[in-house]
Amino acid sequence: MDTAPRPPPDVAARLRDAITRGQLMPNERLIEADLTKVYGVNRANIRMALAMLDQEGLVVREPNRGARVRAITDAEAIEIADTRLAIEVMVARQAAARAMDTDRTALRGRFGEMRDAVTAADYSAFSQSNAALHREIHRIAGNATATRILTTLKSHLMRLQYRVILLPGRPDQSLAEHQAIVDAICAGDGDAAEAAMRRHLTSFKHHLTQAIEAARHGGF
Amino acid sequence: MDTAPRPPPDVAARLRDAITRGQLMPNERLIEADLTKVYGVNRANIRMALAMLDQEGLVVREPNRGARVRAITDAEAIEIADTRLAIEVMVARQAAARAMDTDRTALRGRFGEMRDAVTAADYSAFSQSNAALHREIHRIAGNATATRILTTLKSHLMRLQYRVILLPGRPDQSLAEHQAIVDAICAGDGDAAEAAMRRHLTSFKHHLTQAIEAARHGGF
DNA sequence: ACGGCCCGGATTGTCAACAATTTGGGCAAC
DNA sequence: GTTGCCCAAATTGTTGACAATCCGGGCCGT
Repeated sequence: MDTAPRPPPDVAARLRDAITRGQLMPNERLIEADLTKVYGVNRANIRMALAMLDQEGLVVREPNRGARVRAITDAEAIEIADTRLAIEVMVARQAAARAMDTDRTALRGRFGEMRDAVTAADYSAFSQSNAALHREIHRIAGNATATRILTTLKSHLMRLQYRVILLPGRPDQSLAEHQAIVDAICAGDGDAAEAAMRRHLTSFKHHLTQAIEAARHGGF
Repeated sequence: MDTAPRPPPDVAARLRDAITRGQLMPNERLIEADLTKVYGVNRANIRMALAMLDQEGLVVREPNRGARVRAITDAEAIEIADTRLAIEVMVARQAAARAMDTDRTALRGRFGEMRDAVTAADYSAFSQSNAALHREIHRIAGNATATRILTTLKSHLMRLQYRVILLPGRPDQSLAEHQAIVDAICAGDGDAAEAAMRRHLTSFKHHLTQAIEAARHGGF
C-alpha cells in the first residue's frame, strides 16, 4: 500500500471529506503528526488545513491542545436545517425565475435519475441523485454566494442524513416533493417553487427531528 | 511608534477588520513579509490567517502568487444582500417566537439609541446602533449558525454600506422600518416580524442597487 | 526598433529543528 | 486510601533557513 506517494490535491478538501463521510468520529483528536503521515504533506500544510476547517466549523481548535472533529449538538442540527431551509427556499425561487429551456431538460433528467433510484430501492444512488438534483437547482439559480453557504451547511448535515433516508417511506415521499419542486421551477412559477421547496425541507427537518429523538432514546 | 510590541489578539481578526474597514483596498496584494512586520507575528501565523480569510471569502490566494484582498463584483453584492435577507427574515421570526420580557426591554433600548443617533444626525452612531440592534435580534433568536453566517455576509457588505447610509432620507426611513421590526418582535408576532424584516432588507437592497448604479455611472 | 531570452530580485512554499505547553502516571506524604 | 506534586512523554507552537516560483527589465539577434 502506498501511504505517502499519492498526489496531494488539497489537504483541506480530503480532510473535509473524511469528516463528512464519518470516517473521523466527532470529538476525535486530529493530531498533526499523524495527519502528516496519512496525507503525505508537511505539518505546516496540515496546520493551514485545520485552520480552514476550523473557520468552516467542521473542526474545533483549542490553544496548545490541538484540533478535534467538531461534534454538532442536536439543537445545532436543527439550526442548520432551519438556515438551510431559509436559503434554499430563496434559491428555488431564483431558479424558477432564471430557468432556460436547457435548464428544464437538465432538471428533468436529474429527476428521472432520482426516480430510477427509488424504483430500484438503491439508497446510495438515491442519495447521490438527490444531491445532484439540488446542485442542478443551485446552478440554475446562479447565486454563487448562496450555493457556497448551502454546501457548507449540507456538509454538516451529511453525518446525520443517512438516518433520515433510511426512515420507512421516506424515499417515496421525498420523490413526490421533488416532483413538485421540479414542476414549479420548470413552469417558471417562483411562488410555487418556493412553497414546494419549503414543504420539502420542512418535511426533511421533521424527519431529522424524529431521527434525532429516536437516536436519543434508542441508545446511540 | 510601536511596530511590534503590541499584544497579538488573533491576526485573522485584525486583518479582517482592516479589510472590512476599507483600510486595505480590493485587489491589494497582501505580502506575507510585510504583514509579519505590521502585526508582529510569525510568517506561519500570517499564512494561517490568510488561509482562514480565504475560506471566509475576504481574500483570494493563487498558488505561488500570494494573496490579495478579494474584490466583490456588483452582481455578487446583490447575491449577498439576497442571501442575507433570506436568513435574517428567518431570524426575525425566531426572535419574535423566543423573546422574553428582558429581551423586549433590551431591544427597545437599542432602538432608543438608534433614534437618538438619527435625531442627532450622527452617522457613525447610527451605523453602530444599527449593528447593535441587529445583533440584539440575533441574540434573542438564539440561532448561532445563522448568526455566524450573517456576520460573515455583513462583513462583505460593510465595504459598500457607507454609501447607502449617506443616501438622503435613508436614516429616517431605516428608523421607521426598524420600529416596525422591534414592535413585531416585542409583540411576539412572527409573521409580522418576518414581513417587517423583509420590507427593511428589501428596501436596503433597493438602495444598495441604487448606490451601485450611481457609482458605476458617477465614475468612482 | 522589436521580439524573444535570460537573469536577478522579490515572494511564496517547504522543511527540520527547537521551545513551550499539556497530560497522564508514579511516588511520597498524610 | 487519598491527595498533592513532580517528572516525562506527547503534542502543539515558533523560528529560521533553504528551495521553488514568479515577475520585470535588460540584452541580444534580427
